[in-house]
Amino acid sequence: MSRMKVREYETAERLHRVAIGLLRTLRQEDSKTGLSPPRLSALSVLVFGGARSISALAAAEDVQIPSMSRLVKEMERGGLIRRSADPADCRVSLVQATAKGRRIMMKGRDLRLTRLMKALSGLDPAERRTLAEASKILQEIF
Amino acid sequence: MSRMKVREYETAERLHRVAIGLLRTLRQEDSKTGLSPPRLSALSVLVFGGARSISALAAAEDVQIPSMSRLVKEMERGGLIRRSADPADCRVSLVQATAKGRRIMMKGRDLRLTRLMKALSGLDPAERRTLAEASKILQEIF
DNA sequence: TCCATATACTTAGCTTAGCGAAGGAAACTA
DNA sequence: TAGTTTCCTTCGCTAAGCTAAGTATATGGA
Repeated sequence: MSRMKVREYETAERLHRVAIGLLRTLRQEDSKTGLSPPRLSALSVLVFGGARSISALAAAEDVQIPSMSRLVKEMERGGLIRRSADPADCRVSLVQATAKGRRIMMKGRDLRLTRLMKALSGLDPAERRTLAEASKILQEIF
Repeated sequence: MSRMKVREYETAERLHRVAIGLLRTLRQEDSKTGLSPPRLSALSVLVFGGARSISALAAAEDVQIPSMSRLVKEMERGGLIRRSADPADCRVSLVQATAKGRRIMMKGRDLRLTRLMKALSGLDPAERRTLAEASKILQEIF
């Protein structure tokens, strides 16, 4: 393995490790919302990506359709989401976040981002620039 | 909110989003190991961090002790880990990965890192340097 | 020494989520 | 219009999270 490949491998390792650490830290905030991780995640798809069918939501969440069907049923019971019939195809039910669902999800998101900003608060301007650049690079890939 | 703060917030948002995307992509490789995410994660703590008690493992995994107790029991049944008595305190059972557990976990790790290297393969040298730097910065925090 | 408390873990019982298999209803298609 | 496909639901199972309660060993003070 060339010296360059070794460096690439080490960077991949570190990226992997810090991604895990970052999300583990931020996840601690989620309990304050009272919602489980799958619910928060599904809500964020609906709020930021707009209403969609159960199948589309399942695909977005990398989950099988029966799992999402049940999650939606329970989130509906909890007043977090609402379904409406697709005018073009009455087999599909379009799912959207309710005001309550949107509110809780935005609060959870804010808790996470506040925690992340706090974690980054010790960095100097050059380090911040590096992170800003890196996040833009990764944004094109993931 | 100052213009600087806005930039910081946007960077935090992007970092959050790419961390989620990165791990979602890499997680797809895990199914090839035949092990669940909690098992792979516990194994990696044991392999890279060394043998430890159930409580310590639970703390490392951000999980309550009964959850880890059961996970360890089932992983022992699967031949992934082994327990030994702590010579200084027979209430504690020290948990370590078996050769089989180590092998499967290393394979899973390699699958993830290979996938990550492939995802990064389109980057130019300057972008790679930026990611390398960024990962070192984040490493100090998470 | 011995009793009380603390610690490490297990067990039991519940909930949430993941899966695959199978089924119903609507929509296509030949 | 009959057969197939698609969208979703239901069912039954397993994995993994939690709290409460129990067991066994350690520890510390009278």
